[in-house]
Amino acid sequence: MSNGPKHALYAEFAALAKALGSPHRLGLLEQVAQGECGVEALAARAGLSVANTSQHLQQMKRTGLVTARRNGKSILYRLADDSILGLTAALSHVASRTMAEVDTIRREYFDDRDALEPVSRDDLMQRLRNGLVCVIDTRPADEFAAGHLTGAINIPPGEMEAHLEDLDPSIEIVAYCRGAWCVMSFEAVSTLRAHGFRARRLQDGYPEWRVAGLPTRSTRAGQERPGVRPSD
Amino acid sequence: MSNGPKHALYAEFAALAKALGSPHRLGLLEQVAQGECGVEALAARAGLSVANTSQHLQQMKRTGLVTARRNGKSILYRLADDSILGLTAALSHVASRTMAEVDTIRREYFDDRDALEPVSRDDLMQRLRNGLVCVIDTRPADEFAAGHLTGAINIPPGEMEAHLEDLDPSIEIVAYCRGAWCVMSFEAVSTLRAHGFRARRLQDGYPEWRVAGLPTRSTRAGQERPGVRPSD
DNA sequence: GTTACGTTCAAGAAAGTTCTTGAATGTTGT
DNA sequence: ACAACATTCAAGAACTTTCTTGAACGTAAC
Repeated sequence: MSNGPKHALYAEFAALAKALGSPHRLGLLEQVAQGECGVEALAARAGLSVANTSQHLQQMKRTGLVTARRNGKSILYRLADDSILGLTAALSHVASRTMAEVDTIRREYFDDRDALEPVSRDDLMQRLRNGLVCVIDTRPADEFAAGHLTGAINIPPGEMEAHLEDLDPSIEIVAYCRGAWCVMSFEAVSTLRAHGFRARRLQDGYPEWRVAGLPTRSTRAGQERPGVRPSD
Repeated sequence: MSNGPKHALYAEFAALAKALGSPHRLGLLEQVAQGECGVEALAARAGLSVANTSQHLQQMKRTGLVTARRNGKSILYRLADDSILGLTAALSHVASRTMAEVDTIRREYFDDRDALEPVSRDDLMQRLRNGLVCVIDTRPADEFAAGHLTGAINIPPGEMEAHLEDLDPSIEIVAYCRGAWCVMSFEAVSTLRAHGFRARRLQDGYPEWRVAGLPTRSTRAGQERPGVRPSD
């Protein structure tokens, strides 16, 4: 009746789940998934104190969700493994199916704003090859600079109105942001439709596109990711 | 700059992750995934007190991981949704990739005992149609009774030696149990190979087989699942 | 060297989690 | 009604988590 390795394994799995068991850490993880980032910037984006952010990041590092490397004075954190996106996706999928509140929020907030099906990654890839589409990255400029879909233009939240005249109303627009639960691309699509554009959201966000191996670019030479030649 | 629904959603996701963040709850969840089961039986299987088990189950019920229904004097708990198996699978997948201890345990304990690839579900399904295989369910008798692969025979832990002469050495044996981290099928395969049988493990366990929609049976008429006609 | 900067550490208060114990609840069978 | 049973509730002790504060650490620039 050997005790077996199950107890040890389940203790590890539980530690991993526990690391995901805080809204602040989930938010930080979403930010880290956008690309390598320092503690201060993450703290600002998540609305937490720097010391608190540091502690959360270190717990996630201990648990294997993120890794850290030093770059000059700052420490850059990044997602430890692409499979973690699959885990958070599974988490939100189960939550949508079994938690009534989640389904309510999703319907009230998301479905009302975007009744149309999101564009799949493969679909967008096809259209990009044919040049039939305009892709907008609705994230803040620094996240765009750290990495974005090849060919996307950056229109951060609140700046859409100012850029409307730059857009061609004859071709369809696809907007994307951080991921499935990020509202920025929803608001962009909403604004665009109100002005008569044909606009839809991309399924998921930048991290999933990158993990799928589809083409990306980054600005700001060498600073964010040494070894990756920037262009665009 | 609307606050957005993200905070509310992430609070829910975190509550779900937190519910998975205890080794005992993960163990209970594995048991519940085998089929509907009462509190006392779950407590015994997990090695916990009844009151403590009840509290863990109620937290998982509040979080939407399990559901409960009354059946006479006892309350039967069951998995709330099949997608939860995908979530726990993602959890263990990430843990295997990012946590050194998990990989170590996996290699030392599992790979050493079973160097062969496990049999896939589709593969086993094929062979079952052709009658080329003997399927052994290595779980305790009550879990077997609550549901098992159609055509499987039950040889609980510790009883393998007594049943060796009932087995035909000319056909290959496939053993399965509760899931990927359950040692019972490993030990069965180990014992069988030591006696010259050709034996392999089924990929995953009974819950995944059931969720995949492949054929199952249950014994004990009506008691476990009303509406499902028992046979075998 | 000294200074500025980004991050981490250490200590402590407040809140939450986990498990135990014994009493309370609801259901079944006599 | 009553007793037997399965489960839940309530209270409390031990422990863990979370966040804040101010000091400490390592690196880069002057």
